[in-house]
Amino acid sequence: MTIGGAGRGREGPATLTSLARELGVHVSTVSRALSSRPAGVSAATVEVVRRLAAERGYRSNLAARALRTGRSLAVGMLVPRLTDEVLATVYEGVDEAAIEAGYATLVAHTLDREDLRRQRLELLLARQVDGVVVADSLQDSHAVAQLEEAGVPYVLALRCLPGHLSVGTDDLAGGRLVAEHLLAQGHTRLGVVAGDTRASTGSERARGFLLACEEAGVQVREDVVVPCGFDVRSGAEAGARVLDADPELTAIFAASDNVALGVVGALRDRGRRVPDDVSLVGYNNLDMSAALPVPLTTVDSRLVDIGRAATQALLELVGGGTPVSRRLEPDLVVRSSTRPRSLSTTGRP
Amino acid sequence: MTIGGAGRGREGPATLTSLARELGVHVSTVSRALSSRPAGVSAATVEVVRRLAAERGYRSNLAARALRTGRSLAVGMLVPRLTDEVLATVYEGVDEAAIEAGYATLVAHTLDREDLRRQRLELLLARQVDGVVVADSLQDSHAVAQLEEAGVPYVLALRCLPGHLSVGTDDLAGGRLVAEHLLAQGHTRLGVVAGDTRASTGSERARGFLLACEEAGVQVREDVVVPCGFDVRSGAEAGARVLDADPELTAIFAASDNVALGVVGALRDRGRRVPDDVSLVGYNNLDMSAALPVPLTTVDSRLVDIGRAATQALLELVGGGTPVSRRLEPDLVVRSSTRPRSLSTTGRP
DNA sequence: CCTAGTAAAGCGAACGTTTGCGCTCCACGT
DNA sequence: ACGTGGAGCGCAAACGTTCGCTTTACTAGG
Repeated sequence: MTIGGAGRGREGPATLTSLARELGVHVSTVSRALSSRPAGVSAATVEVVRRLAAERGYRSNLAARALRTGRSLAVGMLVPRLTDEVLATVYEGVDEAAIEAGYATLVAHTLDREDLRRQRLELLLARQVDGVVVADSLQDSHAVAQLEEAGVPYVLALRCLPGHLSVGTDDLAGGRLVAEHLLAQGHTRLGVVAGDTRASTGSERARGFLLACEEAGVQVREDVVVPCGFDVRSGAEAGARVLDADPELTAIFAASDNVALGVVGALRDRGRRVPDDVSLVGYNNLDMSAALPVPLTTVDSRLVDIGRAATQALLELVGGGTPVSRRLEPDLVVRSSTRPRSLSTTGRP
Repeated sequence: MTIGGAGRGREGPATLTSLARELGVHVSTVSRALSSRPAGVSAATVEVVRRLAAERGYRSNLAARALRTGRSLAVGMLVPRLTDEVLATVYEGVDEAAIEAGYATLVAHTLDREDLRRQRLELLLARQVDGVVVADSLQDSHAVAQLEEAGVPYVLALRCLPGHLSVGTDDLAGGRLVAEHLLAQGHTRLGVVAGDTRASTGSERARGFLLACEEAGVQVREDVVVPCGFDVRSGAEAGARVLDADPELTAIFAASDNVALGVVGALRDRGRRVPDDVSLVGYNNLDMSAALPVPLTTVDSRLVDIGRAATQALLELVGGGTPVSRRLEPDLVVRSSTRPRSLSTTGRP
């Protein structure tokens, strides 16, 4: 019960005021001394203030700062779910960039449901996030309208919509890369499990692939281009349809690594093996893909970079700048799931 | 440029003060009327205040509230990474429970690095989170000490440590379930890819499995119990070691679905198939596992429930209660990757 | 020596909320 | 008729920061 005994170690956490009292200076001086670029305060004072702050374990009270400045130093991220490795990877980039800039990330997961999307976005706004990274579906751009109305800056990640600031990879180019790789290996009977073609990601990848095939004079039948979701199960189903439509094909492009995993199952059910009988290419280069039984050839869509770039653009916008949309270049990652046509149906090398 | 024109729709977002001004009552009255359980204010006033608040789209300023009450209405979650589906699933539960209680979740990912763990936890504390769910490794319980020192309530999720509030599943029982299942199917040559045995999760699962085997009089050689990480790659390596140690075994228990996926690869490399040649059981029941080429028999470790329960316990603690540690009961989920010994090496049913 | 100029530090208000306290007023019991 | 009590509401302080403005002190230039 020695309250206020020694005099220095009051009670509770250190605050600007407590530091000022202890040093016999005004609180505003302490505030300035502790700011990132001190102005109007001598170097000596800065030194002594910072020393004491460190000693007392001072931590700026973000709530007070937010109240005073009107900026929460937090960004929101709108996302269907984080159990999807694609989104989790983007989140990783978002959070990294946010932290580097002194921001925190608040995730709102919507499970792709419109009611939740509305509600969760509302929660973000109540926390006065300074901006929002939108990595959710854009079927109904209601969320975007809500953001516009609230006057909160936002940037689209992964998907893109004309007229909005967005960051993604060039999915058209990515689809091309895959086609060129398979064509170079001599494959001519090609199938596509196209992912969700209502999302720009899915449709662009398929389009790039088909465009490159057409240019090379290789025809791809319409019935071996099947859309689906972005999960394993729907990949398996769509893969089955593709294989049943043309049992002779020697290579398949799946618009996502998860989908590719499903296709592996469909192939297996039909007694066909990767890559011995059929070459398979995925998309996204998830961690999982390199570690699969048969390491997957895939396209690195630079998900972490997307997250980083989106957040950087967002923060530039928050700071009053005028960032521009960016389209990152994808990279082909060749692994064991693809093999030249000539080597197919032979034993292992 | 019609600033302050109409008189009602001032500028900027609605605040308690602006509502009070418009209604001609005191701001404290508005505050009380809007509180979850209004006291000291007439029902009529509550009604009229809430109506206007809704109309003006009033949102409580969380920063101001946090400053005043000293509670941020946010909980932190300490986690290695969210690209790990296990952790992402737990997070889902945490966030659900947090939102239900009016809280937000702040994720701090540590990548299993001690320096980051320290730094990210520091960031959480600077944001004055009211409590922290610790789902990170406990090798070095430095984070816990840091929390103790800061006086911030915490609860351990997934892993457990004697003397600390924790929520997890009964991994010992889970391991038993697996053993009983395989033994009931007549398997007697068993291997274990044990995951990270430095974590309670890994060691307990293996221990439960071996205990049940012992009780059934089935001996498991030491060299077919191999520890590893919790990722696909190390699962493949450890799986290879197990298989090389005893090529005759007919069933393998992998302490995680990801590890099981790695084991599938190791089996495949040796020309053995699941479940025709070898039965395989995983752990955690990830979404992925049901959708694999061969749907995986696994143990549902109720990850979402763990997240929910951990958060509920944490909030009870924050509210001054004295919650107790909980151990949830795991469930065996039988799918196609296990098959009675007698049916092995025969064709499909 | 006086004045202008500048750097350093103090002053105080403001951000939006919550909450203990005090005031007013009406209904009730004796 | 007079105190009692409680319901309803106003008052004002406080939470920890930031920042425009003012004051002080010191230096340099004429």
